[in-house]
Amino acid sequence: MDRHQTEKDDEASGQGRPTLKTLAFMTGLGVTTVSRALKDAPEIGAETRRRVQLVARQIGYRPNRAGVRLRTGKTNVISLVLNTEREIMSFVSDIIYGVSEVIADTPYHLIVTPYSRSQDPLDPIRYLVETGSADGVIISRTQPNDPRARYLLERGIPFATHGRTDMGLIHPYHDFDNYAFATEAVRHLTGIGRRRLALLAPPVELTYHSHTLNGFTDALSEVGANEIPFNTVSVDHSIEQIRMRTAQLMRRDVRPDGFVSSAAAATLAIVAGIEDAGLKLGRDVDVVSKQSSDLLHLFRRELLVVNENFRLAGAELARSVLGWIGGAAPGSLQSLSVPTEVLAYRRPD
Amino acid sequence: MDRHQTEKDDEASGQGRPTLKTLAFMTGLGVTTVSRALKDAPEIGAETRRRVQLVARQIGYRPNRAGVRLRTGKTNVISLVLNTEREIMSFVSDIIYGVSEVIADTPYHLIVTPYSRSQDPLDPIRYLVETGSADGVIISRTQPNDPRARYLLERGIPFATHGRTDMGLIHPYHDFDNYAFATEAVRHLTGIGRRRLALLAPPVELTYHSHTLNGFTDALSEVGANEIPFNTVSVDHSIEQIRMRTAQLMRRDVRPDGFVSSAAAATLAIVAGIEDAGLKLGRDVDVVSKQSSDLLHLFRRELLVVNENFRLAGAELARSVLGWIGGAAPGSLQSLSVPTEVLAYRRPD
DNA sequence: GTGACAATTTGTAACGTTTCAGTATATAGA
DNA sequence: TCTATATACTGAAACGTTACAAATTGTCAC
Repeated sequence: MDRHQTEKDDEASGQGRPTLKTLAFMTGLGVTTVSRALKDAPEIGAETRRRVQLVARQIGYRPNRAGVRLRTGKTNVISLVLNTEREIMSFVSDIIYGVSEVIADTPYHLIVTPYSRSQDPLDPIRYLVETGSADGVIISRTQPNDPRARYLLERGIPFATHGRTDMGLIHPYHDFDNYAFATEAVRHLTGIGRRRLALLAPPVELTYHSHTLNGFTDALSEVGANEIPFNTVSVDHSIEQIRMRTAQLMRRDVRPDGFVSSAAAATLAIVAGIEDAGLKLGRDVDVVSKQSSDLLHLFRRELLVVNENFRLAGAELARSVLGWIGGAAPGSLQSLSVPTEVLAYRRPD
Repeated sequence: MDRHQTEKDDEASGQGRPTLKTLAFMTGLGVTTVSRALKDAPEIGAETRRRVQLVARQIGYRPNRAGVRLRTGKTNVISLVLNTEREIMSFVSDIIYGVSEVIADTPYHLIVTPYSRSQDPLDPIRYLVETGSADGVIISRTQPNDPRARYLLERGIPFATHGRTDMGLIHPYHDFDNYAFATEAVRHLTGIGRRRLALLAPPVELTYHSHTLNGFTDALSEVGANEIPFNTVSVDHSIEQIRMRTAQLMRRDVRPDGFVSSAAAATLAIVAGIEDAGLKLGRDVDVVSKQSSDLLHLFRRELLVVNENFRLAGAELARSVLGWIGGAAPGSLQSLSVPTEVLAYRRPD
């Protein structure tokens, strides 16, 4: 009965990671006081607060994530949900870096939650929510009527979408202004004398399909040029498919003299198709393409490009999610990125 | 004294996520029994085991990660450590997908831990170890004498490296056989009559620099061809730099008639530089390049390519780390990926 | 019927954190 | 001097899990 209570608490100075108990032992305070002192709670004396924080910094105290998570439910995790087959390559790496940049000096970790073609896109979201694995979610490939956004809104889980929805519901998003991209592309092409334009659009199910298509057709009627239908393929199709369809199209009597392409990889295929048909880029046809890294001008100098910055998108999305978690109004966390002008090749200095 | 102990445990049937307590309540067993029944402990009766597992499946029980992690220290997390400035773009996305594929039906989550140019590469590793944030780590950009590998070995943290080290220490790795790549490339180039070859190598500090270089020079002396030094740039340099240096090189009296390039993006720059100097690919010079996605042949049909599969690398690395965590010998978790042969353009069917 | 033994099952404590409901001390008001 | 009130601090309980030590039950030999 003598040594009994004493022993168990004592060795708080042990060599393992410091915990609140360690700090309590070192400062001579109670665990509760230390906990509150570290988060600037009001009822802690100014000197005590400073003292605790000093010691904590000195010994490199870091709150145990599992402890916090178990007690509070807060995971300090943001999940990026990605389709393992269909995402644009540079999108994945750039968006991850953008997110990382923003969460770098926060306690947040980034987890990547993949889903494959065969799965319901709602599956990974359900998993995250049911297991409480993240405080916030970032989703891509957003649809006008997006079940994932609806689901997350219903459960009150903070999230942000890359691309907008169209359900009359308010949530954070970041989007590239694809309407503006398409109109600018059409204006540029007609400005250099092209009259019969084809659009390689995003997949129909995604919201930015109609944004792009509307910009394209609105600008066409504005300038009085013609659309050559090219909707048997989208940027989601394989390089080979796009190449083949392009070649078929270019062998017709009425063929486009201008293309607008929503993705860089697809543009490579379009150009290949054009050349398969024996035509020449810049002479017989011009192509305006979005790109996210600066490679298209190395590919063919005749290409016309508009840049989309995915790293920025990642940063904005992360900021939005953190903002929502922090209590900001979802409606105030929406942003739209304005396209650069259409850029022709410039010789390096 | 009558209702006192009773109340607190009772409402285990509540609507929140089911826990062991919920299962215990439903089966009429103790929490401990349920816990052990779920992990097939030997001292649980066969029928009890089945009953518990059935109920658990029915109500969709999932162990609380925070609870497990707090109690056992097991995080069920694999961390992929990436340099946010220098990684190859397709590497990031493919390796993530490769890892995801392998951990998909395990309880593991993948977290991405980034570090930037300015940081010591050891920083993120230290962070992971000190905070106990992961059960296993995957690192890239491996060096012959890699402080990260050494550090992790010292602490006994399971990890796998993309690329080998050369410290006389044993650890899991996955590597592409860059020696074989370089020798094959040289043999192919000399086979089509090229005699003066230049190598665009990986950065000197990485292990695969010397693998590549050795393969290159060994094959050169084997076939009796000459090296044109080109070591002012590496694949880590900017597109503009490589392009400029290539153009300079190609304007010299003694210029290469063949290139071996260790990365696809760099190859675009090499070709641009060749063309800047007024020379023609396939006629004046041939280029053999590694690529990780099938785009180089769209770029220039004259290019000769060797494929490196990063998705496979990700999968192998994940398998290695999980293997080590599962108790396998580190030395048994090493793999080398054999290059494809050198591939010329093939017209699509 | 008793004791020994194996086969099952169980309560308690602990991981590190935060919240709740306090206690102790000082300060002020009467 | 006493009660009220604010200030500063504190122990106990809980989140969900697993390890430990112990308890309960049944079986069998004697």
